[in-house]
Amino acid sequence: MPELPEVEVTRLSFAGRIAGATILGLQMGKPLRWPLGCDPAQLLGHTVLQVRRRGKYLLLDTTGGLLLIHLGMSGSLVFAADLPAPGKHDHFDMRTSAGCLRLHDPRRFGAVVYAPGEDDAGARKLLGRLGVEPLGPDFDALAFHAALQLRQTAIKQVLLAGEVVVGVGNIYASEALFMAGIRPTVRAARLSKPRAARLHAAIREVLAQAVAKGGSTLKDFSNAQGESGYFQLEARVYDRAGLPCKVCGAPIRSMRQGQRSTFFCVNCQKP
DNA sequence: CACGGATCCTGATGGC
DNA sequence: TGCCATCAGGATCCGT
Repeated sequence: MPELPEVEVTRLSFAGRIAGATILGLQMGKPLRWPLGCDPAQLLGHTVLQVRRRGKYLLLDTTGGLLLIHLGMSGSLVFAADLPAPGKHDHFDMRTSAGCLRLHDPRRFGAVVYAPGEDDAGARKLLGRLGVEPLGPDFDALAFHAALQLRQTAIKQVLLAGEVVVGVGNIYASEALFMAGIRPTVRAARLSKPRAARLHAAIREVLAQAVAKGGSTLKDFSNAQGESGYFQLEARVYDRAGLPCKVCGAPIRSMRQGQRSTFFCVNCQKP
């Protein structure tokens, strides 16, 4: 999926334009990860108030309730005045007075879920266990270290789980661990305070940089204006197996952790 | 209950 | 219009 930066860039690319718009039509395509959870007709006539983000979820606040949008692995949003008829991978279309919002998601791991409000059980089920926002004021190095002390799993898998800190996906997890000089296999609980602090800083840096650059290391990412990622953020380790480390020259290694690829430098990242 | 693995789905890629 | 195996940005659910 789009990781936090891609979701945030998507949000920024249409939040201002859709705010204040009236919902005129809502159409679902093939089933997504979860059902919408309401009759689409019940949202008609309501107004979109704002678009927020929590982790990798986008939250559309409307006068008729909340729409939670997740892009899964392959999802992207488009928001435009006019859109062609939905294609085979367009599974959510919302027509508004300001334009049409469309979710394109070939793999359909994404979702659009309705909830009356953020405190509703349905919303809490999706958002309730999420960790702290890495770019927000609550992401604190000492608290981060303390939370890691409770986890016996490899640090990379703790990052991906999103229960300590949200938004770090498979690419940025490898990148942040490289920047912090930490081997992805280290048990989270074994990280010292200084190392946890370095990782804390690396996560903020890599995510903030990606947002600032408008997007992405992702090959096929595009924001809701249809602009594609700029490839400005060159990965230091992700997808570079066998290539020389940009710092020390040693070949980057790859391994599997929890069915996901991990990339690291055996020289620069200490166990 | 914490952890590891299987699982959802489609498309791209590379080996044969 | 070749076929098959493998892999891909996520995260939930289930068994141990």
